[in-house]
Amino acid sequence: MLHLYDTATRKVRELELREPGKVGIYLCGPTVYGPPHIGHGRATLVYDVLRRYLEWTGLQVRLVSNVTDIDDAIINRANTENRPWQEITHKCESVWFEAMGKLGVARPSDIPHATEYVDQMVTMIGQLVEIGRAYATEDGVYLNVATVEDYGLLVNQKLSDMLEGGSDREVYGAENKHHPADFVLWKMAKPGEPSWPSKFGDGRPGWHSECVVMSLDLLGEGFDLHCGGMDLKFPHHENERAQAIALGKRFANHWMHNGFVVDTEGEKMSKSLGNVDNLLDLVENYDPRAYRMLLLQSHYRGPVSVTKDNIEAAEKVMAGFDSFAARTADVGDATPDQAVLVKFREFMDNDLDTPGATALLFDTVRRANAALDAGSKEVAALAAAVREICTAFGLVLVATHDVPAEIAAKATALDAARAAKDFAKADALRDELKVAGWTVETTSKGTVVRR
RNA sequence: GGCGACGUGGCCGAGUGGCUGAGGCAAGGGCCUGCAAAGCCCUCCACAUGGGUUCGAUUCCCAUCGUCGCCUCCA
Repeated sequence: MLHLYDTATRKVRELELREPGKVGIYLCGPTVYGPPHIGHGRATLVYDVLRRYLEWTGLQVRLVSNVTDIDDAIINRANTENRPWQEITHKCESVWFEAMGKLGVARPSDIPHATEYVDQMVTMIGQLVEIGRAYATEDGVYLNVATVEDYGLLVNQKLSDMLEGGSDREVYGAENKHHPADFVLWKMAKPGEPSWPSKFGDGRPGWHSECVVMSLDLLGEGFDLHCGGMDLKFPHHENERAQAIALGKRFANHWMHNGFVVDTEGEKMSKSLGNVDNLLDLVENYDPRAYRMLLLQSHYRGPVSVTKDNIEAAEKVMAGFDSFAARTADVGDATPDQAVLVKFREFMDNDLDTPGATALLFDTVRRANAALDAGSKEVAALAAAVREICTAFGLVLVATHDVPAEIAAKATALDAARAAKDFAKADALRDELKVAGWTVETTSKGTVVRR
C-alpha cells in the first residue's frame, strides 16, 4: 500500500483508507482569474500521476478538485478591464481545462464551484458563529483561531511565532479582528461588488471556507487525502482545517503538498524558457508529455527547475519512448514481467518515488530493446510491463504518426531507391524528409518516418 | 524574528554510514547500417566549506558560506 509523506505528522506513513478499495482525494484547484502557469501544471500533473497510479493498483479513486470562481483577484480584474466577472471566470476555466487536457491530466471526478456552494458556506459560518467560534465585525465574519487548539499544525508554527514575523501582505479587516491571526470567513460587500445574501449581511465567502464545505460535502468527514501546492499549507489548508476542527468535524486524514517550480538563475521561469510565459505556451511549443516526464524524474516534494534545456531533454526521452513503442508495436500481448511491476510498486509506494520508478522504466525499455535486437521472446513481457508503467504514469506513447501522403510517398521511394542500390537518390530523399522535420528510421519492414 | 527546504559529475536529477558514485540529456568510442537513423555495448568516477562522531561519511552532528520557500487568500 502507498506510503506518503504526511504534512500534519511530518512523517512518511501509510495512506490509510477510510473505506477499503476506495480513495477520496481533495485537490485545491485554480482561482480562475488568469492563465495557468507552469507551477499549476506541476501540481495537477503530480496529482494526476498519483490518481492514475492508485487507479492502476485497482483502487476506486474519487478526485474532487474545485474551481474558485469568486475572489478578490477576479473582482479586481473585472473592474480593471471593465468586464463582467463571470466572463472572466468562464473564460479562464475553459482555458484551464484546455491546458490540462493537453497535458494529459484527467478531469477530476467532481469539479465543484465556489459560487455553487455559497448557501452551504453561509450555513456553516452561521454554525461557527452560533457555537462562539466565529464572530462578526462591520466588515466581515471571522474565525476565532485561538479556540482551535492545534492551530498551526500544518505549518508547524506557533501562533505567536507566526505573528512575530509576518509578511508585508495586506490583511483583510486587520483593524476589527479580535486576534491578528483570525481570518475572514465572510466579506461584506462593498458597493458594486458581486454579493450573496446572508444573515450577516450581503457579501461573499472568504477563500478558506469553500474548500471545507465542498470537501466535506462531496467526500465526507475524515476523507482520505487533501493535497495541493506547498504554498497552500498556510494559510489556506491550515484555515480550512481550523474551520472543520472548530465545528468538531474530522477533516482530512492525510495531507500532501507538492514542491515548486523554481528557476535556478533567479530569473522568472518565463525568461529562462524564452518563448514560454505560461502553461499554454509550454504545451504549444513543446511536447506536453515532456513536462510530465520531467516531473516524473524528480521527486514531487522537491523543487524542480523547468528550463528550455530540461524540457528539450525530456522531449528526447519521449522520442525514444515513441520509437520503442513503434518497434514493439507488433510483438503481441503477454503477461507483463512481474518482477518489473513488483519493483515499480515498491518505488511508487515509497512516497511516490517516481525518479526511481522512471529509472526502472528506462531500464526496462533498454532490456526490451536488447531482447528485441537479440530476437528473444522476453521482449513481449518487458514491453507489456513498459505499457503498464506508462498507464500508471499517464504517459501515452505514440507508435505511429499520421503521415501526409507526399511524405509517405517519399518514404516508399526511398525504399525503392535503396532496393535498387541507388544510394545517391536514397540519401537525397532522406535529406528531404529530415528537412521537413521527420525522423527517418530504417526497419526490417522498410522506412518508417516519425515526427 | 519563526518554520522549512536545498547546495551531487558538462547539464538535469536520485540515493545510501563501507561495491549503485541511480537514471536521463549531452559528449567520445564501438557494434549494427551502403551511409545514416533507431537500437545495443563501453567511457566520461561527483557529492558547498571547516570541524566533530565513527574502524570508516557524500550519507549522522555542529558551525560557516550560499540559494530558496512560507509566515493571512500565491500550485
